[in-house]
Amino acid sequence: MDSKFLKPYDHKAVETDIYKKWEDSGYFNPDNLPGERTESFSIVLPPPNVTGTLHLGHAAMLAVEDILVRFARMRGLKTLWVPGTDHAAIATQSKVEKEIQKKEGVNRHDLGRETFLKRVEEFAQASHDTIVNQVRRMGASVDWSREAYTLDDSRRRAVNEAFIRMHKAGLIYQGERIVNWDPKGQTVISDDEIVYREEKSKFYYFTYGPFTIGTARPETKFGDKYVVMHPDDARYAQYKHGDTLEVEWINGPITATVIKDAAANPEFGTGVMTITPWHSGIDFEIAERHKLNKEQVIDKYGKLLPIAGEFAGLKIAEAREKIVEKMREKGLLVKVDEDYVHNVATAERTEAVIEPQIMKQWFVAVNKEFERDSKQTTLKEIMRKAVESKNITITPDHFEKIYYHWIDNLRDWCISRQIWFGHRVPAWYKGEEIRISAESPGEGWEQDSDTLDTWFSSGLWTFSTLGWPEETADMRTYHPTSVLETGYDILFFWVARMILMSGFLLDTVPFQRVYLHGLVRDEKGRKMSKSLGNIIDPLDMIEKYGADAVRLSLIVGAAPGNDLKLSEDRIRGYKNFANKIWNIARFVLESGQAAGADSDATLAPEDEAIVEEARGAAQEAATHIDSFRLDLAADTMYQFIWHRFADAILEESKPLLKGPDAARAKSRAAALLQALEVLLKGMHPFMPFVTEEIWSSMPNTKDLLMVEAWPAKETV
RNA sequence: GGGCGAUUAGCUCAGUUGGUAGAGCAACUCUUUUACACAGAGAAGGUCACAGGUUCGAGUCCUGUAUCGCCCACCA
Repeated sequence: MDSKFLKPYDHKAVETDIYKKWEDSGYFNPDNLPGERTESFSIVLPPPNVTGTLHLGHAAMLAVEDILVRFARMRGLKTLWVPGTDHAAIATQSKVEKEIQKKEGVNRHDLGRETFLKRVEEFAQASHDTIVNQVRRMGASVDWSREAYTLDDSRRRAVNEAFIRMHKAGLIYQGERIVNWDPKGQTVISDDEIVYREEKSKFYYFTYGPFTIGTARPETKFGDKYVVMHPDDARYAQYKHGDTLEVEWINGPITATVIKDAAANPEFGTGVMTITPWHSGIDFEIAERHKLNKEQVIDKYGKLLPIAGEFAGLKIAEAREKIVEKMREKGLLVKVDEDYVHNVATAERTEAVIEPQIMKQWFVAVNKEFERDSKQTTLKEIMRKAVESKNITITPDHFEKIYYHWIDNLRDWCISRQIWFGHRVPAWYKGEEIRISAESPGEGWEQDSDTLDTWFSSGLWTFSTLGWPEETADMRTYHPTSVLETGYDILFFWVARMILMSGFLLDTVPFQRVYLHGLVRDEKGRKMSKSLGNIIDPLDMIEKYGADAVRLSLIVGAAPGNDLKLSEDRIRGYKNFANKIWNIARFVLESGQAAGADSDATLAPEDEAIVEEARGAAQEAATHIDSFRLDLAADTMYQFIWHRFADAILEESKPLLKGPDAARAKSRAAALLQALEVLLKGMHPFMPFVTEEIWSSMPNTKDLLMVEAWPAKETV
């Protein structure tokens, strides 16, 4: 027996070497896997953002996926796990810009597009290297030879091709529509990048001709020349749709037009409102329905335009009270409600208050009909049907309802951003002419300065990583992928977009199964965040307790879709378990040696029963993995190894092994060796390092444990 | 406002088609006996949030209530 077993298990001494052995073996690449493998199993790694380091959520994701991948590999499938990173356009750009601003006091415009982008890329590269190291430390068996980046050349081809095809089909269009403008980031953002913040502010009531109207934003009201009420509101029955009346307003008299629209809520305030189509989504829709004029009041820096008269040039915050004061002087202020609580839309990255604006942007039309298999359909319908038809199963299933709910409320997706870091929109301009093309159409053509929403490129991830638009062997073998595993928090951002992209471009689903894991929280159930100071760094935990322990602590007790409360105590518990397995191996190896037992010896029936029982545990674990209950699978193995195999079977075996009957002892010792082999295999996906390390000291092992066959029961 | 979850031992959670409640941590007692004290043996701990209902029987199914959490919408 190897003398290493005389000391407690030391993860630090083995983990790095083991990972190197795996990597050197080439088995992470399915092309090198031993044996005949026909059926394939593939996963793409949700690419971590190159904005810094990995957190425990990433660690949980890596643990789950590695379990699925190692299990599939051991079951003899052609198994591919593609790694990669995401350039995360706006997140990375704003992070770098903040850093430069803080350290050097300059912004991106001071540096210029080219220099600034270089700086972002340097940061992204450093971040990438950190991430890759962390992925290795977790033991993730990804195929590094296929590593991808959402902003590399290969992915750029895919992005351009996707854009061009969708544009050709009329599903990408340039339009003047109301969008979410971030005045601080100076870019448009999508609905999903908005965070609502509850705020208490003042709510003002003004006299508007014969009406009283309410608003929290007097600074937008200059151009309000439409007064809207519900068609069935009896109080205003005397006013007909289209009636005009002269009203005294902020900067003098204006002509107001009566509009009857069901969007006006009779219950709210006085039931009458004036509208500002340029700076409100709802108002924009009302204006569209009735073909009303729209006027811009606030510019993209948050300053009032000349329409505001004497207030022109003022910032929103300065203007508001001054306007109210003027209205008070004119006797048009009815009252002020001081405790108006409402939700304010802010930008996720910059925290600036969003100013809706009408702007020319690029959109993906989700409701537009197009022909597919000689039938009319829409992108929305494709997204819905992918799940309805069961071509995609979402686990846990209640997320399917949430998914449908989101799809039904989906509006056109604004994909252009006024930021620099990202894929340039493949549109070219020359005077009034516009062309869509990856390359410049020639002399005098200028490319659109906007970049694409980061989710446009990550939406292609399952197939852009496999070589699309080229018809590669990887595409044929590994797409659609088997499982997409990710946190439920990006179901809409990402999962839905992949279904859309794959559905349109390949006429297929991007994956057969979506497995959503929960969020990792601290022991009190709070989100981990810098401000709370409760962040647990996975690398620290790996240093202290080993990757195996960290992995198990993130798996056991985490039912699909449920948040996991993690404490260091739990991790320590699983480190103890790694040591337990270590000592089990020591005992079994020692006993085997003492009895002169061979692991492939023929066994007495009652000894064979022990091996069979171990196979039974592995089989039970397999059943749980098949139904994506990794928590139960890991627990099954844990319980069996510790409380059945160690506590009962080994204890019962002691007298036999030391007994007078040498043949009996030999058979039992051989059985324990065989059972241990089975248990190492069964535990390998969950705790790959310690099991592989022990495996290397087992008699009669030929190859790495990671490519051994999953133990099957002999009697069914 | 609309939707979705959760509520089981001190803590974190299992509990599969209804059949007298389980695990891991923590705490308690004993044990350093050659696999392991990163351990073993043992004991303790629960009106399964509450109220009804279905049933021979409910933690499990139905209805309602309460508390907590999340998602969507954003009412000028």
